Amino acid sequence: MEKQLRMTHQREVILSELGKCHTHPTADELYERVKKKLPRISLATVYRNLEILSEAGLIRKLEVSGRQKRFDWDLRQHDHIYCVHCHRVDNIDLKGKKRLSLPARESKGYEVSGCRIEFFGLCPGCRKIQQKTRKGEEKMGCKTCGTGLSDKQREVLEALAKCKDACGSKDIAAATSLEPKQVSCQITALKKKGYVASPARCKYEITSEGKAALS
Amino acid sequence: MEKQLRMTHQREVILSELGKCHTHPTADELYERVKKKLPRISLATVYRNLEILSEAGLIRKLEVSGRQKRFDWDLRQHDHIYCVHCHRVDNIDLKGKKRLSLPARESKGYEVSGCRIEFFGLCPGCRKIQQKTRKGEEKMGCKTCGTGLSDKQREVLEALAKCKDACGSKDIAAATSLEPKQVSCQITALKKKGYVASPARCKYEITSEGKAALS
DNA sequence: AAGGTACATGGTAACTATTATTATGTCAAT
DNA sequence: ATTGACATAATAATAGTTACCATGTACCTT
Repeated sequence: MEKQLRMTHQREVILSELGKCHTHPTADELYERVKKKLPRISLATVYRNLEILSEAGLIRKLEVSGRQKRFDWDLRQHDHIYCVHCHRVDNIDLKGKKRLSLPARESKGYEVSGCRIEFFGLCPGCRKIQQKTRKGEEKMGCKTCGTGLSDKQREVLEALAKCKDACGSKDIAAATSLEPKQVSCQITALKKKGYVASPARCKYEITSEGKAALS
Repeated sequence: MEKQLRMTHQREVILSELGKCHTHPTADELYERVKKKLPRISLATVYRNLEILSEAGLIRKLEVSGRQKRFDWDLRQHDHIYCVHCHRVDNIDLKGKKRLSLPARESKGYEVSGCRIEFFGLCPGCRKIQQKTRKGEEKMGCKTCGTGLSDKQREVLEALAKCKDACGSKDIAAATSLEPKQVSCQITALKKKGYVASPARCKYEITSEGKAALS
């Protein structure tokens, strides 16, 4: 009645690609690599097998910070360090001497089965980038917001681009099909994205980032 | 040009409820609690404010294992222990004496900004449950699968419920509108959920869990 | 060897957790 | 009294992951 594990071709490729990575890849990073060898493989197959293989103890599923799960081919006990900027994960070896244990009286009634140690900081690559771009760090780090424009936002931004000087929201409302209330709502969003600046109270102008976003 | 933080009623309630919790709640656990005081509050408001409050330094956003973010009202330096079964999170105090530091030569070029220590195991509550139910542990731990039936699954299960003795997949196919291939596919899924058992090869019967799932 | 089941796959729909969008509301400062 | 900064509720959109199911393949019995 043992659960039987069949070593299929897909599984072999997934395992061997994971073995070649020293980067603790996420499921879809691995999917991209595997797809080069097996172009017809499904993303679901990669997910399914990573799960099955880790349950079988052939690989290890990492519990690390960040939204995506990561997988590790190295089964030996070791800890990790990750980059808060690009989310890359590297190995750290604490050489066993510093392994922590938790006195029973402090374990709050838990049956403790282990301990995870994780350092975090900036990886070598991201340190260089950070030094170059002192400004605009927050914008850079944002994953989805900041890029892309809705139809209304684009309309307002295009109207602003045509103005030579800074103008008020009513001027823009007149230049577009939108109502004044809608305009101010869009301007708020555009300012948040850095596409619009307000040189004076009630006056707005497009920024260079805003012009870039229009093209 | 300072960003101004307005202390609204919603914000007050979110903060005070978080203060009362000693459980490091997730956003929607907190939402459920806040909703009792402010029934019209939006889940998005809770998410937004937890984000804003943690950026302002009034609360702390935790990076812990598990898929959901958790929030902590206690700003002091402390570590955590979490339950691998129910994902509850408790505080652990290592008394500072064991704080780790990473020698520069071992940091792989990272600019290290900190370290997280996290114990894991079974919480007191889950230890008791585990002792009672030696079998079926895996089924218990599963989050979404195991509950719920698709239309086809329900049809097969109802047909099985009408049989007095264990019967083969062809008998079931005859009793339903489904083809034999479809039936065996559904039986596989139902077995995985524990709703169907196979007392003998090629013979299936509904389990008590299966009967419960039908009602 | 044949038959039949257990296990696997690909494609896609559905799900969970989170974030963005937007109309509207509220407050403070001109 | 306006105007704009900040907030909210409701909902759509998104990312990551998992479930569903038709179909394919490997492994046991007989």
